[in-house]
Amino acid sequence: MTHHPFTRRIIEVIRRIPRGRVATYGGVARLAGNARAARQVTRVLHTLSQKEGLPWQRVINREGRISLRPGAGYETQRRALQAEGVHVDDTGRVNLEEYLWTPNPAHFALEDDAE
DNA sequence: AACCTGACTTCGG
DNA sequence: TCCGAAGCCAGGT
Repeated sequence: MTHHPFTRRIIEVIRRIPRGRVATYGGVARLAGNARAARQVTRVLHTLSQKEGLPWQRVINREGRISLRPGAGYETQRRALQAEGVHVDDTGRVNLEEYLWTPNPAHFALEDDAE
């Protein structure tokens, strides 16, 4: 499906988050080219996770916590993360110092429509 | 065809 | 450090 360029970049960044690691909404937005577009990441995850088969569980908020609320996806996301080795504590928090994915930004800046 | 919303962050005072 | 306002924009109503 033909998405706008920025939407496509967001999708690509999300697809590159390694298994067992996490990224923040803002971080994905920054790598996609616009640090202030965190809400667009939210939008993409909400509307395209299923269609694009995205590893949506790897995106959490800036505080290292799962944003989804209990009964509305929180449990599913927590299980999915733990299943790939990411420890999530009782309050839905992940230690970013340990699990945050930190790729070289320059790598993404050069690609417009990688795969 | 406006208007509202959202799994958020950053900015400026 | 804290808080409201701004930024972002495709989808659903």
